[in-house]
Amino acid sequence: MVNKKCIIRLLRYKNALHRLNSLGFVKVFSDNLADAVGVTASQVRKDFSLFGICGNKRGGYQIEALLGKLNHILGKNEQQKVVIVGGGNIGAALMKYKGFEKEGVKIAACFDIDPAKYNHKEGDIPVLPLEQLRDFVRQNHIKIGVIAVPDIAAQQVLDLMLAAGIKGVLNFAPIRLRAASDCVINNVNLVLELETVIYFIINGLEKSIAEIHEEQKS
Amino acid sequence: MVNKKCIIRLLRYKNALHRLNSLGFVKVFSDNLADAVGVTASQVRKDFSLFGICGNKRGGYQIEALLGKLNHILGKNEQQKVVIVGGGNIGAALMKYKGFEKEGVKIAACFDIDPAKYNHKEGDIPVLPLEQLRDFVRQNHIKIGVIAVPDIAAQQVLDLMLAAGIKGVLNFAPIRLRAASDCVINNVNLVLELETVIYFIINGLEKSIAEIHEEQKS
DNA sequence: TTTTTATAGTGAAAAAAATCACAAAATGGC
DNA sequence: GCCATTTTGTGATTTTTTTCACTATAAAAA
Repeated sequence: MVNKKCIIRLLRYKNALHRLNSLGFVKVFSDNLADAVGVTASQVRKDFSLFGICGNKRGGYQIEALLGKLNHILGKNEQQKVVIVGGGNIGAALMKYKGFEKEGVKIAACFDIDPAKYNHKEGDIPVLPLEQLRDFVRQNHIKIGVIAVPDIAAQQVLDLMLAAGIKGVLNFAPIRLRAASDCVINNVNLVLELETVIYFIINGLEKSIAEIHEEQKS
Repeated sequence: MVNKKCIIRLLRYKNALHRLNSLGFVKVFSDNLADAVGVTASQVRKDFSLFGICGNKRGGYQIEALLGKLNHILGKNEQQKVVIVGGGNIGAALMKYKGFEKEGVKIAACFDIDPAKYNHKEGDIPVLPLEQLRDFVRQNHIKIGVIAVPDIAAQQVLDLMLAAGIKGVLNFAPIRLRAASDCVINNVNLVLELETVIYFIINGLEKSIAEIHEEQKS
């Protein structure tokens, strides 16, 4: 019923509200949020209406209350733990990237088959042998995984993840994964994203590059 | 008129065709491609029809001819050069990633403000001072740039890029960039992509996670 | 207190995207 | 060479998403 595009907008509203909040603002109007996120004010109100979020006629929305509701809907009230499989370029970049922690997403561990990548340094995110994935995921009740391995290994890694109990996957491998239907797979294909830009540059971009986002549930 | 979702499908058809081609196949039917990419056969035919691509009734499509047409439409016949600004986590990962070259995208150089990152090693992608961006982009007629800097610097980097003549940008900074309307900006927000998965896991994913892709032209 | 005004909430309308369904054409078998 | 079959190409239809437009309401002003 609610689709991914809508959730992404909600997440953006949340981010915009955070900024406004830390700037000391107390209330917003739908058109402020619309500007901040790049959509129409109607869209903002429709999205909120879909989730039963109400503001005050003429008074806008109280930022704190609104943040609370969005955080609740988006599951941002408790920290989410994720694991990464693949300690290569992308996996390593994700581990070093500070943006996840800021949003309450904790990278609990990374798994690889290459012993040279193993790491137990205090303070760092541990990089462990792939064989330990299953136990780690079960012991820590992890439901989300990131696939950052070469495409050739991706399906196999997904199968391991699902067997371990993971239910949602962010997949960076440029390949179509097959999985049971009670599992969510969100694909991010970096090359494709860049190629899309190239297309619009080559073929007169005077047209709007309309909406973007690809996904796949499974 | 044609939107990003459609272009992404075209790029996927192209990839699937490459695989089929290297497996020795000579022709495909719309439903083969549909399966490979995860859409319906009608969608495939509609997409092709939109670009004037014809097959043979009852005979399907000749893979080589089809690849040729898609490559032409997608600008894959000549190698595309891009620059990256930001040699941090994401920038470094992109430079090391082999996937771009495989698709005919050449990362010509990376720019940073941190002298510790500068690199002129033979064979590596050069990492140069940001001041050289303008001249480099002009001399090499580069039209595409990747923003891989912290969000605080992203708008400034975009302005530099546009001033240098760049027309299309892949932006990894989690911030809404403002730009003239003759420029294409494609945003990739890694945290958001992961948070989307988290939402669907938390809130009973029994529903399909519909289509995904966000974009913004500017 | 009454009036004015700004803004939320939402059903209706429009636009966009995907799917359907079927005619037209090409192939292979007989 | 004709018929049966398969698959394309596309107009029509359906579904989904977005925008419009108007009512209700709360706040401020008079």
